[in-house]
Amino acid sequence: MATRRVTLRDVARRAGVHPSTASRALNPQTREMITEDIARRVARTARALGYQPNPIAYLLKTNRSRIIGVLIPDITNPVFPPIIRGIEDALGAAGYTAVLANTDNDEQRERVILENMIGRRVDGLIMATARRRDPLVQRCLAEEIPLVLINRTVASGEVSSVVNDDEFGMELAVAHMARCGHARIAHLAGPLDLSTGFTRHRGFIKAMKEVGLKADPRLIGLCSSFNETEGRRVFLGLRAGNRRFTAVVAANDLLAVGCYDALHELGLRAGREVAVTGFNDMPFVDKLRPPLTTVRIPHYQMGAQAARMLLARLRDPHAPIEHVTLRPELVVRDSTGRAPRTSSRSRGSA
Amino acid sequence: MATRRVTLRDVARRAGVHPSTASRALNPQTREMITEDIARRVARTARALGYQPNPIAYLLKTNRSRIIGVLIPDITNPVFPPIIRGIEDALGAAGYTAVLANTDNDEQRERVILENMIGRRVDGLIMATARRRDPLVQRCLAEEIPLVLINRTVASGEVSSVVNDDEFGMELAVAHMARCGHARIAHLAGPLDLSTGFTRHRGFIKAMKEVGLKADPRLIGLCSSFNETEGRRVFLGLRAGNRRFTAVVAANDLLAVGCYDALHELGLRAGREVAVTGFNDMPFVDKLRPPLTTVRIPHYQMGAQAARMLLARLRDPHAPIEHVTLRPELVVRDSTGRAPRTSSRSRGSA
DNA sequence: GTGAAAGCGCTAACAT
DNA sequence: ATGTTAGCGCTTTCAC
Repeated sequence: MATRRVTLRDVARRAGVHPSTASRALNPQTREMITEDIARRVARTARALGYQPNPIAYLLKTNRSRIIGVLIPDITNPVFPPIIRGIEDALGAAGYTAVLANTDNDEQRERVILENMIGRRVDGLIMATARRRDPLVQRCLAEEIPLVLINRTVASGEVSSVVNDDEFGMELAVAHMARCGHARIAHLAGPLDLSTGFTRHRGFIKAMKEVGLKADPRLIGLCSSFNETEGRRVFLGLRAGNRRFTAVVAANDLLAVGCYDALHELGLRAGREVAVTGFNDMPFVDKLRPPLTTVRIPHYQMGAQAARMLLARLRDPHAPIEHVTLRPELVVRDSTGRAPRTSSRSRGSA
Repeated sequence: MATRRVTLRDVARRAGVHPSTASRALNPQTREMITEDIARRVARTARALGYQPNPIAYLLKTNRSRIIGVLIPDITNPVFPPIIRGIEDALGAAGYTAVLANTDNDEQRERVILENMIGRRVDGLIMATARRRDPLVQRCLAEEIPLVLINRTVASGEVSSVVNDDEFGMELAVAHMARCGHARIAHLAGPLDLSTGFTRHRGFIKAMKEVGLKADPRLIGLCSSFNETEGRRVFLGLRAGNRRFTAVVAANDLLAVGCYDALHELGLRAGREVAVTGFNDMPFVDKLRPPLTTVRIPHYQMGAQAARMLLARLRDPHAPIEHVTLRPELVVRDSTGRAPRTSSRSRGSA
């Protein structure tokens, strides 16, 4: 460093007090203990010298880093930026800093990053990476690290979480398809080891029953990950089978974009020959042609809520486990056809 | 914590050596000093006890955190994920960790985050947030913190950087427009206080001259930030003026998307009534209708290169300042019309 | 080659 | 109300 950084001792010496007095004077928690006069003098010289407390020393001493680790499965997926923003805002308001890490959906990488964060003594973690059965969640529990899951949760429910109401979201999507006159509705399911994929799949089946349709297992395609190439591949596979369908409910927007790709290759168009819905309402899906009908999740609020829950747990380590479910809404655009026509059941066949 | 973490002392005691011996035995740098026999014994007991060195103590002692701060102006912009990926990969290979922070294009926020990172003793910084004149860059220089700028650079050139060859990229875009028969070409310029906006603007004018056209100042619209709403607003403004144009070269993809929005409102279509090019080739622009012709920047390589340069500087603080320029390529899609009429150049370099 | 001792910058008993 | 002292877990002189 250019100039050796000014330390608490420097301030104390300059102010003519003992370092611990200076420490107490500068710490809002302990300022009461100190004569107002001295406290002010210390504060002034600290400012004059440009004193910046060394968080490392603080951390080594107190074991509190004021850092929250945030594990993101795929930073390339546009749903995460708003979530992150929500987390950062809520955390920042409480004097905490979010440290982001991208696990790339790779369990090995995830493990390395987690250990790294534990090593760096994060005060807590927000994980958007959870699988339904997740050893890393166990690891955090074992270390007694405050943890909140976001977007995805674990099957056991033994840790706090804030997720979307995926079943309800599916009901919205399926009900809309039915309202548009579709009876043969396919589903592009996400990975079933993720709560999102799992719950949306279950929600799809349940919702079909509710609108009086039966979910044909041969019209359910299982995607091994939530991305466009999988969406395209599985859509094409469904299409190649014998079963006809006029609508497809995708478990997320990226899968729906994959459907667009496939349709384009086939010379077809979403919202004309085949109705398509996504899930998430991520940025840019309103810019596609046709704009995508999808289920909007309040991502920002999700992030903020998770952060607040974590902060609560930081204050009280024995705070009860909470499961918060956020209510999504349907955003109707053009990928499900212009106007719901009740009469004509199967529109287009090809 | 559940079980008190095992410390170096524990290992030393268990192995029957002094803590400093254990330290030396475990540190690859100093292992030579130690009898191979003892070194092995220490290593074995360390493993047996599940010893994990405490990076905080290491940091407090050595002032080396093995952390690199990465400042991103807007994590919502899809160009950054690939850059981040490149940075993380190159850094990870060298045992460093990237810590990301989103500044939201807000100078105040940027300053807070920078001070925070300096406080946490990052070993170096990669900034994607630089303005052409940037006090925060000065701040890093003053602290002698190793720094590499990425994507954007500073006018003075006093710090290492890796950026795209924006002038060349503009030549590609303009030359393509000219080849397609356009003569009245508009430009949506980005903020001129950013090197990207500035250089692309200059590149546009230069490129126009090179193809024998004159850049009409009234066909240059200045956007105050790189996002869709600005693109839409400024496009509409240009359109409202008297001057006609048949093509618009946008300074980045988000601005081009704004043009799409505007065209849509006017009942027009990119690639038919008005040719549009973007800049960046960010994810999803190939999914727009029509797919966007744009200038592809090797974002991943950009990130990796910046990380490597920073690592080099970490090894040798007196490494010279380097300016690396990456060569972009034109990706022709449908937003510039189906077929260039003048010549039979092949389309689609993707 | 290994042990002893100091110290990174801070906070928190404990003493006065 | 303030000063004294010890120590967080590690590395690194300096002795031997």
